[in-house]
Amino acid sequence: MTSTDAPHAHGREATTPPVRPTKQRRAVAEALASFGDFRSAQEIHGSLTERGEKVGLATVYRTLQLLSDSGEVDMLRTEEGEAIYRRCSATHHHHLVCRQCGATVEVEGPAVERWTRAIAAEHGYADIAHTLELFGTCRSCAV
Amino acid sequence: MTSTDAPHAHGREATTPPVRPTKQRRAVAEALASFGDFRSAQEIHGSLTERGEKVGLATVYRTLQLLSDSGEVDMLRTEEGEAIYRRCSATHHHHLVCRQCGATVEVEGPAVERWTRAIAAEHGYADIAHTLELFGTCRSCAV
DNA sequence: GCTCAGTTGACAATCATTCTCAATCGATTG
DNA sequence: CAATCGATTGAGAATGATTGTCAACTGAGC
Ligand SMILES: [Zn+2]
Ligand SMILES: [Zn+2]
Ligand SMILES: [Zn+2]
Ligand SMILES: [Zn+2]
Repeated sequence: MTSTDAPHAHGREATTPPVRPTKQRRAVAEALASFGDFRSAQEIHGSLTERGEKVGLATVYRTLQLLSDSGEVDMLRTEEGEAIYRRCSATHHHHLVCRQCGATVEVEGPAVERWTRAIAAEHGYADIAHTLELFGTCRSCAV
Repeated sequence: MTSTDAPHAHGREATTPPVRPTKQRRAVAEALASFGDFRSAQEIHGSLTERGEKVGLATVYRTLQLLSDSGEVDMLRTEEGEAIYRRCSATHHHHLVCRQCGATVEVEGPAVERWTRAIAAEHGYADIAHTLELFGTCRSCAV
């Protein structure tokens, strides 16, 4: 979704805290891998709890933050503003999401990416990022 | 919400609450008209309070909800998930927003709209809606 | 003026998300 | 294996936006 993130990470690179692969982090990552659609932090935490994986809610949030920052998962917001996460492919893409069942399709639009850059240039905006999501009703959820 | 709805839509009944133009609603609308960029409900409420307009925070939220539902104002969410509002033109458009100063440009992309419909059809999704926002750094905010 | 549904506002209640910080973990060295 | 020490965790408190509650208020129509 958001592309072309700020490339200039202002100074202070000396502090690069090692990210340890802990049991909890693995649990969250595996949970994400087991879903095909976007889930909220609360849902993921609930799912883990059900399976007997005891992971604190705060840890789930922290891990999702990490994964999201590193680009391993995509994060977007529901109409209500709640953050939801999904394990996605590495290439830049957008989403077509069923608002009934959540079924998600990754879509690409080279033309849209081009359009984005053109618009930005035309108005003199630099360091552009964009969000683009499609919501609809999938075939199996149609009346 | 949808309760005891008459099966036969004889005229209009349950869903036509008269919207009275009150002092408070006018105040919120005027505040929105005076801004050129997106503002949060809290900011708008603060702005009104400063000017001496005594409007309750809940009323600001309710009015923004009304205006947003009626399409008179656009609502989108910040990266942090906070809802922000802006008085926009009536035609369908998207936004190019400076992440520093909030300067907003309305942009149109017929090609993008076409692409949206094509993608939706291709995957059998109906009743499509889409969100598309561009964030960047405007010329005057550039280093 | 009188009525009554729409409206308001002070305040409580939700709810997602973040913060705090003592206890625990785990890679590493000896 | 044991000691070390910063990274990590989790229970609970705290935050902050948004919504719900409900008695008091407003105003258009009679
Ligand atoms: Zn994705
Ligand atoms: Zn569906
Ligand atoms: Zn707009
Ligand atoms: Zn700017």
